[in-house]
Amino acid sequence: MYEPNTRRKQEYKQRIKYILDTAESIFAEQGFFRATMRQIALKAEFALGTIYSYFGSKKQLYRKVIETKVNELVDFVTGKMAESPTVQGQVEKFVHTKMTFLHKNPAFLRLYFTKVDVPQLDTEHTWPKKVREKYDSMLRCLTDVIQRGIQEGFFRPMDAKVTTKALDGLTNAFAISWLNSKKQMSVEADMRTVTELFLYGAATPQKSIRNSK
Amino acid sequence: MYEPNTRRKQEYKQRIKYILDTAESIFAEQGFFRATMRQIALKAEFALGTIYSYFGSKKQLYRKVIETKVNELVDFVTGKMAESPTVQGQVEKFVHTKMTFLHKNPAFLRLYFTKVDVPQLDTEHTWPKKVREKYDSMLRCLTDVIQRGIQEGFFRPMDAKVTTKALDGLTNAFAISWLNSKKQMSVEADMRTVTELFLYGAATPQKSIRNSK
DNA sequence: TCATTTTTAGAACGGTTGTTCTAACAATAG
DNA sequence: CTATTGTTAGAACAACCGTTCTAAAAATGA
Repeated sequence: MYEPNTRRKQEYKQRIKYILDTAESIFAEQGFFRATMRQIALKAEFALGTIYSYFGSKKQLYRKVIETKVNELVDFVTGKMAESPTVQGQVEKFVHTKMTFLHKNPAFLRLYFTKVDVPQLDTEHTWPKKVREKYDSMLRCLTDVIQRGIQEGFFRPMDAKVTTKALDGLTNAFAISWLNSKKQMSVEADMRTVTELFLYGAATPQKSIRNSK
Repeated sequence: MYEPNTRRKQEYKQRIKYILDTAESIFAEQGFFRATMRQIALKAEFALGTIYSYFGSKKQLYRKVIETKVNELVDFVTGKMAESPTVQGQVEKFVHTKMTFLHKNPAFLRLYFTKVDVPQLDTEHTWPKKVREKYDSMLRCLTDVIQRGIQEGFFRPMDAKVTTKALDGLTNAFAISWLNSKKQMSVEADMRTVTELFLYGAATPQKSIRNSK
């Protein structure tokens, strides 16, 4: 028989990862349809057939790329959020870790925003259900925090899910803008802006002193 | 010679519009790459060659679709904004008209969010420069309003451009969510949420009474 | 009616690409 | 070493699609 030993298993994992990373960069550069399997094979230095033997099809390879990265993102964000005890701390962690991750993974950042969540299309224009659910689990985590904040009186009595949507969208807006800017943007400044704007809004407080920080 | 009379000109315009509308719906359903010129010709009830004689190529047709709709959106939004004299009124107009437009044009809504603004790729994944500029003109209009609001003391002293980005992103976030929701969402409620959140934030005002409305 | 222009249906062209296949080669286990 | 399995380079296949072309029909202006 052919019992793969440890090294062999490791090598296999490494190869998978290498192919996934390569595919990610090419999909990010060119988009799903422009990217070709030949390109990916070439850049990853594997034969075309090998890629197919590993991933079956272009679509599956693509899904795997997305799935892997979203899992990474979500685990990173939720993990960090759990570290903070306070509501405000957790919200800040969400903003901070999500934006940091997207900033550190520019290829993924592109993939992330090339996709739209339109379940009607189960094609390459939407996220696989598994991925969607993983992402939702992160949002639910945020919703719980916000809900707690409302109960504690830290947040105004709003719909927690809607508020989640707003904060998620706010972070997205800034991340998207990184795609355009040639010059190096200050990520830290953006994170602070998002947090502040989300908590206190744009309008000047009337006859009041805000608890800033 | 062959001097097209008025009716002929009108018919020509109507045809152009009909093809553009048809193309919009198909591009929205399938995305640029999946959509085929044959499909569009079939649905628009024109011969394939006729479409080509009108628009030259698939890419040009696509660009025209986007361009037309973005122009409509921007003119609609900026037009309505100009109607209001106050800063707060103009901000509300922006939120209201932009979201209303996107809600009333679900096909465009999809196209709008399938595209990402990545100037590095001058392919189908980005907006044509002309479109980008048009959209930017709308954002600049909003930036001016916010700048005025800052000077008047209505807004806190923030970077007006950054604040614009935030508000634009906030409206996008809610519009995107309409793509997913099977059930009819309350657009009015979403518009109010966006406005409130943008102006006053999510945190509870401390020792203060907010001027609500 | 006649000459001109538009439109049409569909064939045809040319290129691309996902996927499979083949035959040779390399690595591995026993 | 030998049988087995994994890998490779590249050919081959098959389908698709953007685009052009053709010949006929329809519409138009005079």
